[in-house]
Amino acid sequence: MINYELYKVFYWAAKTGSLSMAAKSLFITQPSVSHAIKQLEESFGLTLFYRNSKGVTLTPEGVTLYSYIEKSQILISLAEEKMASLKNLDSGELRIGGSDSLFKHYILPYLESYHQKHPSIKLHLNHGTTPETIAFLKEGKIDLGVVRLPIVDSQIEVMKGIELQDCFVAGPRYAELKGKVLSLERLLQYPIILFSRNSRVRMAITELFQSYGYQIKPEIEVGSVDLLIELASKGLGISYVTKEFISKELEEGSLFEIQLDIKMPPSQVGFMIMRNMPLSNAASKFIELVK
Amino acid sequence: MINYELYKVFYWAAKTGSLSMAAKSLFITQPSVSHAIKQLEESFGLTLFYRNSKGVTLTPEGVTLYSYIEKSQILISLAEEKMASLKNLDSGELRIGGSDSLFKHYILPYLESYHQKHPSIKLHLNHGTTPETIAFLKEGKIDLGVVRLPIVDSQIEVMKGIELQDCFVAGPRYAELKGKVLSLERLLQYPIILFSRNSRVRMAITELFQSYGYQIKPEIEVGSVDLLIELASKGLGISYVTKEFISKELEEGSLFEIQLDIKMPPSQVGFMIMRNMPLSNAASKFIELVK
DNA sequence: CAGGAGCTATAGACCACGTCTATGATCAAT
DNA sequence: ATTGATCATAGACGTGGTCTATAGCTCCTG
Repeated sequence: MINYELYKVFYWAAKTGSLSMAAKSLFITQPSVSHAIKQLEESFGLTLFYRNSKGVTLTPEGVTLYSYIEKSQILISLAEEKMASLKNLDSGELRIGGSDSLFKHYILPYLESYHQKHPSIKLHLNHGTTPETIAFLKEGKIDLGVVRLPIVDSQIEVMKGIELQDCFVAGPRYAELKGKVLSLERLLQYPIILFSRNSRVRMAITELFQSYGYQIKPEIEVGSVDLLIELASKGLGISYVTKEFISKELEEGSLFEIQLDIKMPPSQVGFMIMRNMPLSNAASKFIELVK
Repeated sequence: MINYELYKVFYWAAKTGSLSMAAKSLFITQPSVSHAIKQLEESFGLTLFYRNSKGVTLTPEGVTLYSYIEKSQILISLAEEKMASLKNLDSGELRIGGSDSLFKHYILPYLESYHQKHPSIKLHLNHGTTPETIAFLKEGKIDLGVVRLPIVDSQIEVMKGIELQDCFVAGPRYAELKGKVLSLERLLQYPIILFSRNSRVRMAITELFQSYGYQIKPEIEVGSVDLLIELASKGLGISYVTKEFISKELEEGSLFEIQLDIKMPPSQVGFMIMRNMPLSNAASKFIELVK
């Protein structure tokens, strides 16, 4: 089997028309080039170059070989350039999975500064539920996921992010509740608006109420955090939302938090990556940024 | 600079999805493959494969690299196949320069058996005068030339072929000359048909006559040997032709040789190739055949 | 025409590096 | 648990690629 290094030497010898020039380009000596070409010629049993005192020119057989090798070498050069650009993030892509609300309220600022630093990296945000995001991660369709913890999966490695505090909020329509401390029983007398059934937040609040012996059944069920906020502020009920996501509404008074007589456990947000799988360069730089 | 051998290893590892399989394909051991891949990854600063207990799969960066390297390696394989076919004459071409009459009467039988042995070799016959043929040879447009000797050119190497005997012939119209021995003076009283002015044969006969103090001026001048024969047998004059080329006509009596009182010098035919220039495989095999 | 400046080829020495063997670590399947 | 895959690692070995030195050649030039 022919050593492919020889083709590199052949390429430069043919391209420059001189073994000496090829040697300089390749940072080796002229006898090495001479030797390499000889090896190629011997392994083919064909003469590839005419030698004269001015340099070398290709024989017809050499021309034929060159027509293939030139393309091959150019492809390799392109590959090396591409690898370099992937390395220094002049190209590549970053694929993140998770919920739209976490994208919007948690990682958006990181995405912005990441994009500013590496404008050529294509960003893919892959919206989905936590199980879907885990599945995408395992299938290699995303580099990392942003979800609510805990995640228990031996194949997945989790890095903790911020803590979020969920709470019940209402709009001016229920102003009478402002400042009061409600029991769960009392709360359940009001129309409740919850996020859709398959979300982690929904499951968590359902379990919490069950642990106190209550069952929480929403009047309204929606699939978007924005809608939760919108409906609560319009007075259609009491929404269960993440406090950090409604800081604007709390400030301008279009929503207020309803105090309960129990402590709402905080929920931890985290990043998921595959355990024992190398991260893409783009993804590991993003995680560095977040840390 | 990256050793291109590593791309060969990468190609097989990616193609087979297993370092062990790649090792088998490359007739090396698995640790060597492992080492090679590691080198590639380190020189790019990127991870190219996910490793697991079933084998390896490409990372996104690895997929990108593979998209280039695969094409590159396929081109090299094609090149190697092509070189092999050039070597064993399953492809290639043989370009011969010279005169049509030598093609037809001298090398045709060699060409036939050569073509039978190597049917895939494309044959190019490049008709031209001797100086043209020499020029083609120097320009690399033909591999070898078939011409009348002598050729004096330091760049050209000559191999002697057969000797030919030129002579004057006439058809039945001049039957009275059959068996007689003519002087040059007597011959010149008849209409002479000669080959065109720029041919070697023409120059030779002109010089010969001059050396005896005569000037030979043809009534008819043609550019084809066939026409020389045709016109002589139809009785339009006395043609100067190569005896070996008209054996059929001499036998069937449509032409007869005119005896002269001087000895016509034989003319030597030979092959020309460039000195100190390697022959193409196709050409050297042809010369072997002729010898 | 001698001398110089290119070029490539050859010879022989040397040592880096690619390959090997042996073994470890991990995982999956039996 | 055991077996049999996989890839990774360590360290030894030896080949082969690279080097220096030099020869041979052609072309150019004063």
